[in-house]
Order: sequence, then C-alpha cells, then structure tokens
Amino acid sequence: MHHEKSRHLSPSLLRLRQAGYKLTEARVVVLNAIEQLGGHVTSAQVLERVSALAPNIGRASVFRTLDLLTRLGIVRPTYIDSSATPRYVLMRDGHHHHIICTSCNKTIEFEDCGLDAIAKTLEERLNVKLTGHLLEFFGVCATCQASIPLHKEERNNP
Amino acid sequence: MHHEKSRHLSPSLLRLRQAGYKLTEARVVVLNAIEQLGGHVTSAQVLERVSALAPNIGRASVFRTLDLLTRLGIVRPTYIDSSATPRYVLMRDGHHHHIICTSCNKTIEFEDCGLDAIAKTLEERLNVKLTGHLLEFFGVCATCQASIPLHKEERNNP
DNA sequence: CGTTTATTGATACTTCGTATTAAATTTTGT
DNA sequence: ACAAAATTTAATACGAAGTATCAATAAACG
Repeated sequence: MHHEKSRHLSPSLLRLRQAGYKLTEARVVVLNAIEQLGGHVTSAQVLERVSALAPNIGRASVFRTLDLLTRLGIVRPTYIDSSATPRYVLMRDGHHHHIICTSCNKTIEFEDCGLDAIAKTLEERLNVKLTGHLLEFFGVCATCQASIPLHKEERNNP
Repeated sequence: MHHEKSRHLSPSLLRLRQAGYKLTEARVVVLNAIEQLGGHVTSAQVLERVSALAPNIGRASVFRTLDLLTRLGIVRPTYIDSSATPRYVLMRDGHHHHIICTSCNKTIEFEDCGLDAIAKTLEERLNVKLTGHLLEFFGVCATCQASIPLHKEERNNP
C-alpha cells in the first residue's frame, strides 16, 4: 500500500481509514475477497480466497479483519442456514435487507425497506444514534411453494 | 411427557407439535431454559441451564433442538458482539426487533416495526410467503454517547 | 398396551476461532 | 525522503464449540 491517494479508495476502505485504522495489505485483500465473492460468505470462503490472492496472509489476520469490519458495521455476520458457520454480508451504506427461504435457504436481496421513519422515531424516543440496520424476512420462496415439500412440516401424508 | 393435553402447551410447543415433531423432554426443557433466561442467550448458557434442570439431557440434544427451533422460526441466532458465539432470541409470534449498541453491545428491544406494509409488497412482488422477520438497528446508546469514548474510532486526540 | 418410528445420550472427534510474541509494515514528524 | 514510534502482522500451538455415530429409549397413536 504505497501512498495511494484516498480518492481511489472504496467506500469500505475509506470507512476504515476514517475510523483511524491502517490500510494494511491484509485488510485490503480481505475486503477484496468479500467483494469478489459477492457477500453472503463464510469465513472459510474468505480464508480460501484470501490465500489464493495473497498466500502470505495468515489465518489470524483474516479473522481479525472480519471482526474489525463487523465492529465498524462494514459487514455483518448472519445465519442463513441453521447451525452452519455464519455468513458475512456487505452492509452497503450501513444497511442490508434480504429474504431467506426457510425451505431451500436461498436468499433474495431487496433494496427498499422504508425504515427511515421508524429509525427517526426510535432515535428521538430512546435517545440513540443509529448508523445502520439489518432486516431479514423469513418465508418460502416461489419455487419452493410450487415444488414437492421436502420438509417434515409439510409432508402430512406418509 | 405422558399424554399431556395440548391445551396446556405454550405457543412454541404447539408450533413444534403442529409441525409434526414429538414433544420430547429435551425439547421441552430447552425451551424452558431459553424462556427462563429471557432470550438473547448463548448455546453455552442454554447448555448450563439445561443440565441444571435435567442433568440427563446430553449436549447433542441441546444443539439439535436449537437447530430445530431455528428452522421452525421459534428462535433466531444473532450476533450481538462480533466474533462471539451467537445469541438466540425468541421470535415471539414470528418476529423480533432490537437495537444493538456498537459501543457497549447492550441490546434494546422494541415492539413496533411498521413492517407489515413492506412485507405485503414483497409478497406480491416476489411471490413469496413470509412468516416472520428479524430487524436489527446498529448505533450508539444514550449512555455511550455521554461517556468517554472507548473505541478507537472516537479517540482522535492522543 | 404394544408397535412403529423418531429421537435421544454418550463419547470421541473435527473444525473454527484465539492467544501469544517476535518480526514486519504503516504512519507521522522532521 | 528518512527514521522513530506505534500498530499490525504471521505462525503456531491451543482451546472450545458443535457434530457424527449408533445402540438404546421414549413419544404417538390406534
């Protein structure tokens, strides 16, 4: 990272710098990896991609960076399928919204959440300062509604 | 669990039965443990409480039950502080809303979310059937705003 | 009450994430 | 541009969280 000009930094990297953290190779590469993988990634996937991009970067640095990114609200760990390792989603501009199909675990992202009003209300009522949010809906996607039920709760004729 | 009448079951237990699962001791005790602990619990806390309530119940059953409850939308694992083990929240009537303070990791629950409208819109637009949601806001609580900054991002005068 | 079938409990095991510390790299002041 | 100061890193060994396995058990339902 040789004296790169700040106008060329991604929003996430800017965030890191503005929060007072150094822009090290490990951090830049981890963020690249997540962005290349497109979000909703496990730590294992990040580890794999990182060591493909820069084999010298160690395990610990990857985990440390994921922690740091989480604390800064740049990514957010979330459970897509139960009891698996968490998946990190990119919080673009502090927020993220998706639907998880409880039948096939597919995720569908969407943009509009209409949460500004309630955020404002909460800030006033509770005297908090809100910087982001994660909204997850659970349900059954179109495909799964149409297909033969795979889950116990839906098969009632043995 | 000897032939208990269904009218005495908690909503969660009813949910389990209606989904076709047996009401075993392990499942009943795990749910009791979570309710006694009041939600936002780690698996370690559940394990501890369960073995206090019923020492015969094994590790694996507790984890299996947490998985099952998650799949049924009765609880939802969520990350309060980064890189810690997840915390399970009770999804009362399919939904849960809270604010997480990114400074002290305290959580504040709230009730009104005003998400019915967008849920309906999504159901129509994407042809999905939604059964619940989790809404998390991130920010800084009143106490932390008033206190001396503990986090790097806030200390700019060394 | 007895049959069927899902579920359990015990343990050993795998895997994920962490602590530690000397070495390296970025930043900052000049 | 350079050197000093401070933060961050890589490597490895370690600990804890969650899982697979399978014989034994208990729930449901007639």
